[in-house]
Amino acid sequence: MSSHTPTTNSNPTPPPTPTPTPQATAPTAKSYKDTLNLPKTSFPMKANLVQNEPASLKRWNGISGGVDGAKGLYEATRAARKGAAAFSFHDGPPYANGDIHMGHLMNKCLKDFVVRTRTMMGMDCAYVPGWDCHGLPIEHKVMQELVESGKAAKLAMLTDDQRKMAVRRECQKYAEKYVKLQAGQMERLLTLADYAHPYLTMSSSFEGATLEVLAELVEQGLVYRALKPVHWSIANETALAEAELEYQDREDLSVYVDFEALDADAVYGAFGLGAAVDEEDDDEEESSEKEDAVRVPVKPGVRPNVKPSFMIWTTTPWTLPANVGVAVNPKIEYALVWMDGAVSVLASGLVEKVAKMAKVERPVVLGTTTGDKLIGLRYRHPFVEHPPACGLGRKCDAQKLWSVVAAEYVTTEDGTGLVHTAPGHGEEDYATGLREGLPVYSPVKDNGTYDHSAPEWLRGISVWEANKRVTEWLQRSGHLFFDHTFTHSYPHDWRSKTPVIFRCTEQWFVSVNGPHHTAFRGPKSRSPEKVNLREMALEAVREEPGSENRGAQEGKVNFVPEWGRNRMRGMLDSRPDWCISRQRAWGLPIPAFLTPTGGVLMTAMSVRSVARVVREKGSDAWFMAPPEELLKYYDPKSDPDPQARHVVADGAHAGVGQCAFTQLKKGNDILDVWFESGSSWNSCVRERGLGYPIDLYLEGSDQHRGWFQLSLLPALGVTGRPPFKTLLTHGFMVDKNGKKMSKSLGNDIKVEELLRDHGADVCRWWVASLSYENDVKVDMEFFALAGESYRKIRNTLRFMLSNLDDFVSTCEGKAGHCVDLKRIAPTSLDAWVLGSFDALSATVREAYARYDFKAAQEALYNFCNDTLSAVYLAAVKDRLYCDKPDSARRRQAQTVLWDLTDGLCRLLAPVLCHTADEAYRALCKVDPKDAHACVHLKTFINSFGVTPDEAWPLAIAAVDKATKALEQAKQAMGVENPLDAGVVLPDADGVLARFDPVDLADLIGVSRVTLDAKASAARIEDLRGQPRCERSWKRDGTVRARSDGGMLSDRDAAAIGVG
RNA sequence: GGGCUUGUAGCUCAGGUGGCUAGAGCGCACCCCUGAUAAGGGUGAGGUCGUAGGUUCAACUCCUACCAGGCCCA
Repeated sequence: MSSHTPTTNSNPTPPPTPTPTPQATAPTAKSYKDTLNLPKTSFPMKANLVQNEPASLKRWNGISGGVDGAKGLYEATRAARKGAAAFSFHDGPPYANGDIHMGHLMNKCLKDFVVRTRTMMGMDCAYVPGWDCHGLPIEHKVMQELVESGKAAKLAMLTDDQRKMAVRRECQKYAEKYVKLQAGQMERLLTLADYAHPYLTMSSSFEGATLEVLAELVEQGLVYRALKPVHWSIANETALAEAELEYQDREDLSVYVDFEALDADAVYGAFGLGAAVDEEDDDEEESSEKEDAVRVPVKPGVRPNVKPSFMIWTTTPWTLPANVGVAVNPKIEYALVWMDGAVSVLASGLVEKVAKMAKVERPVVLGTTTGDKLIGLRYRHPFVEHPPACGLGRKCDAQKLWSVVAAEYVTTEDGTGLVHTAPGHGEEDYATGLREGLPVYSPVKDNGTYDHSAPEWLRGISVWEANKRVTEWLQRSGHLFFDHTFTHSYPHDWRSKTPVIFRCTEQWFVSVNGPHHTAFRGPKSRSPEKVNLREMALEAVREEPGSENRGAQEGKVNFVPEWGRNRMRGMLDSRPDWCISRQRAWGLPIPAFLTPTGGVLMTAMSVRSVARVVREKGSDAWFMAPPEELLKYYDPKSDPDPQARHVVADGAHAGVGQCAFTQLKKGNDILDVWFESGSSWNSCVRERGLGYPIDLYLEGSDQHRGWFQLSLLPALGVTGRPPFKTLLTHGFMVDKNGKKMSKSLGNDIKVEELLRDHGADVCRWWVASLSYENDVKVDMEFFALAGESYRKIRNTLRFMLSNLDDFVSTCEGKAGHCVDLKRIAPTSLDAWVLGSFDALSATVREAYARYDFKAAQEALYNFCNDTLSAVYLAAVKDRLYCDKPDSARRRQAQTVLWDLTDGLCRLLAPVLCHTADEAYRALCKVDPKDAHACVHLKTFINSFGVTPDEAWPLAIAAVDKATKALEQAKQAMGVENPLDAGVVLPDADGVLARFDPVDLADLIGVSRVTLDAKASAARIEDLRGQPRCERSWKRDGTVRARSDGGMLSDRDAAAIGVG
């Protein structure tokens, strides 16, 4: 505390004159503290967000002014923007299950930034929150609860429809509960949305509109029913979408199996062995042409007297009953190998590996050939004798059954280079089967056991058990070359955590590959060319060379970040047709009817008519009403679809091959939940007349395959245009070490805890600070850091407010203290800071516009921390405290302060929505009961229109240099308090002369500044020998004894009116 | 295994088309203020730019491989 004592160090230039030092006057010094305009405000330093945010929420909910008297901030802002340019933004529905987690926190905050920034830019931004309500996760949970409570047994007594209805009622209650819970949690994050009217995929209007999307797709010929291998959950007895799978390690039996060739000569011939001289295909005959081959060990180029086999490898022995072919790559080289007495065909490159694994001492390659030479060779199935059925509505080629076929995907990475092909049990196999005319055969039932078409010893056995049985059977019959267990990554049902199988079932599909049953005519607005959904989707996602400006291309999608485009293109390229059917109760039924003769009725018109019933009564109607009731709006006579010819409304008029509605049976399939959420552009957005296409979809990057893609496909099918103009993705939450977060790993962070410890504004401030396009590291301590940076902003606002206590703004025409901004001199500090604000506003608004919230946040923080707190406010403090309260200089500074606070609150409002409003209301000195003064009803201030002097950058640079010089002088001269110093600034070109030296001194924080045209660097003067104003503590050269006995500068004497 | 993606100071991030002593904020150290005070201000120290090769007069920036993460798929 000795800053004012005379220097105690060996200062080379001690103060020359022993004028009274502060210490000397201290005992009798008058205290002028009471005469100062010290800061005063009701805006507290401590935010107490946890208590105050809910109060803000309540206040906002009380705002009136919405259309038709609707209450709440959302309604009021919508009403205020009525007629303004619209920005349409659509919420991807979270699943109505559980508490919200960190992913939701980030996602919902980012979305809220979008809503609020666009609104404050003056746009009309409707935003309807949504929830995904149907689906397996809820049904699974409900079933578990029913089993646990013992109610499940009673359900078993009911009819199918009754049982499903009972389950559906429970599911609906469950979904409702979590919609309510999550909505409350999201509101607590202070997000602005139409929470009074959310969209729920289980509401009847949404369901009806979704069926109308289906009807359109049916009309386009894009919906078909087919036998197709799908991922099948045995535990839940349902087909699963890719999104419902997760991969886990699993131990399986890996087997190498010899398929005995039907025609030995043909095989040897293919390898150039013996076929030429051995025309008669009598394989009993001793090979006489090469005598020594019989007795001596085999050698290359010589045909042994052994039946050759095709060696296949599989990790799913249970699929062998469904084997119908062996695939080879025509380009790969294959070898005929003698191994311990047996002769097998396998890829040359794998001979050594396979032999080594099976511990074959000396494999002998008898000959080699390329894959194409093997095609058409036939083999004997090791245990199936009767050809399997071909499969739903197809014709098969009997000659191809159990033969070698070509497939490009065969590699020599592992196995044998010959691939066991079962079209009923694999995607690639299925494609090969279709192409080659092989049966699509799957002898496995819903419950994972073999049906009656399987060999007797497998019937009723589960496929997992069958792995062992089949292997043993092959062992006994001599077909097994080698087997071992190994661990691999295998798809599992994400709910039951049980392994899934690939199995052929009858399912409904949306075709992405093109016309199936009827030609795809394309959307009405487009050319009648045959295009498929995949091509349309790829086209929508394709980058237009040279088109830099985003959103310029009609029907083209922008990606933020840009690499999302590649990612999505890759996914579209490889995606199979979309299986849209599920065999569950909790969902929207696929309104297909079955005729007594095994036909199906599902036409565009029939679907639309069911949709109408669903709109009226909800999808429960499907389970409760008979077919004739569901079809009451359907008239088959006016339906052009050929299917319609097989039904009549009234049985009395049924003709040949026709059945009445009453004879129809309802189908048992429900829609994939992705179809519902994927139709939300229609079922929510178009349904409510909110515009199409939608400006922005914003979700995690997993939705490139999920919601984004599954919205794109139906929208293209129905409207011919992508539903969104821009896709914005954010990354995932990982822990502080970059590892993924999950409840099971125990490294997750609870949103509830965060809100309790830090409040929503701090969380939102944190989200705004993220580079969200990549993974986001989360840790509790990050929120503490965000809290500190939040407090910095808060204190800056507080300090500004505290200097406006005696200031009355001239707003709304009332008399006040405001100075006309136009009269502010360009060289004044005030002009400089107003100019800085304009630059800030431009930066922030531009960053908001491109969703770069981090850049906006950084700019806002730096403005508060640097421009305001460290520079402007520090400089202007003296005049605010010491000038006469209503002096022109002080009032001008206050005017600027008021405007800056106003402008800053608005720019901060989209992120710090509680704090900005709190500060704004303090600024306007609003009655606490008045809910209508609200920063969120305002728009951003683009510019104050004050142009600072162009030399300001030079002045600021000079100030920075002086500050550094001052720091050095502190060491050298012993001047510790900047007010004990003066600065001589170099001003060779006279530029600084246009500025007020007091402004410059205040910027540096010293008592006075003088200019020196001849100086080359800033020079520090030690002013400790000069008198110090007892009021302002400045040594500005005008300090002298005054009539009241105090030592005061001219300014301070005038301020308190002494002579 | 494949597609997309990330790895720059203790932490969070900037660093168009290769070229000056690689920047910012936080944190840290030291100092000032005590009339923004559970505040405010100043100065400063921190980096083999994931690793290893390669291209080049020159690479954080281009290429290849590898290591460690993430999302999606097999």
